[in-house]
Amino acid sequence: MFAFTTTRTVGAARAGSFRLPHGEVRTPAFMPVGTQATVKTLTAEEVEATGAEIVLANTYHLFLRPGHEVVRELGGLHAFMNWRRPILTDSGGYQVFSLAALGEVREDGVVFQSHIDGSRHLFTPERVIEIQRALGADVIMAFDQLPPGGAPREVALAAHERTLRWLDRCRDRFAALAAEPGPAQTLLPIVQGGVFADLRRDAARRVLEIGDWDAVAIGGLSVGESKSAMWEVLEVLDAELPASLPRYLMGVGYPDDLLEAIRRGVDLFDCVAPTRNGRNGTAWVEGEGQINIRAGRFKLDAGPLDPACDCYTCRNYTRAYLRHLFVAGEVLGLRLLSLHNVRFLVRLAERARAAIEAETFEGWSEDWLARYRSARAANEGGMA
RNA sequence: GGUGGGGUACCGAAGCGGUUAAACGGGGCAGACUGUAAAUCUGCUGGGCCACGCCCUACGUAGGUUCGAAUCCUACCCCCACCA
Repeated sequence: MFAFTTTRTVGAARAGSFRLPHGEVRTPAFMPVGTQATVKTLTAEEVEATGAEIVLANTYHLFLRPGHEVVRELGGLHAFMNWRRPILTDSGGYQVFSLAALGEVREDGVVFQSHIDGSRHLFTPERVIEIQRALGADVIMAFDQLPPGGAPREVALAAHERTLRWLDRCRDRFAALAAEPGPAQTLLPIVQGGVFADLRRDAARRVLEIGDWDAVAIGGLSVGESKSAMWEVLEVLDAELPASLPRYLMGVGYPDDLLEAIRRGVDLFDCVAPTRNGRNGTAWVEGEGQINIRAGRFKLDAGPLDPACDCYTCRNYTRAYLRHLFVAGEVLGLRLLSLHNVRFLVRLAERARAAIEAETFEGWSEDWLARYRSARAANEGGMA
């Protein structure tokens, strides 16, 4: 039902597409994150205008507020948030990790306290599938346990093994619910294993034994480990995972990370950076790396944020104005930078796709990365 | 003209004999953020230096008291309020 088609590959990099109930997603693709059923500060129309073909929402947050049954009653996430294209819901595994102080991980699941009102709840693999069923996204995620970036082998191993046991239970619950009336969905497994090549290999093999998946997610990266460790894991998995399945690298990333991962066979990404960093005043600019729009040097800059960008912000506003909005604390600034950053990543993925199809990806991505990094280095040097 | 209050770093504002290059806030300058408890958080903000220590210059101006003053005294110059 969600068959992945690759039209071209260059090295490990692939250009392709897959079809979901709410539309087609061309890859490589970047998914903006809309944790609470909203890509922060942006309307659905604005997100669509960035070219994003799929967005992410979060099980943990929507379970707590407004409640998954509320969303179900209102017709599911698509109707609720006025987004007509595909949606993926994350399972809450990341929240268990980032809100660890409020929770206790057990074999049957995770007992946690709401960050909103302190109320106690239990997430089991089955429960998380049920909640995601109610939310009604096209793609739902297995409930996993991700170890911290610097986790020693035994911690990574334990999380990896538990994630597999939970995957088994997620699959069974999903199969049972899929037999009942409801939205067409697909469940994705998550490969854990920390920075340990053998664990990642083992995770990949066993995940593929557990089910017949439409895609595979790679979790537990970009959580504090080194870049080189992340790239090595991707290379290990590129060799291990079948080419026929899209690979979703969860939580990544920054522009350079995106290209590095595409070069290693990743097809799908999500990251809060474009919206969070945008709200905090930083923007990615072609040829200049990352800039802070509040910087005094933009006070009289009448040029666009990114002359190479085609987004609404860059077509209509000056850097001087954007800087003013941030310095003055005006909400429009948050929106305009978020919009630009999302477009920047979506467009970067689009350009990668075009380069793969033109079979120029290798050189193009090397040049792009070299320019991005030298610009970043120049920024850092010039700032001091 | 009289009475009272006040003049502190870019701005506002504490301090009211030593531990004060001077709290705190703002402003300014930079940085961080990777499956979002984040429109958040963190630094720096008198100058100089063969700087983890030393030297200059600083609390309206000029003198004075004191071992030591932004802090006490005197004069002067400004500002504010009220009364004439």
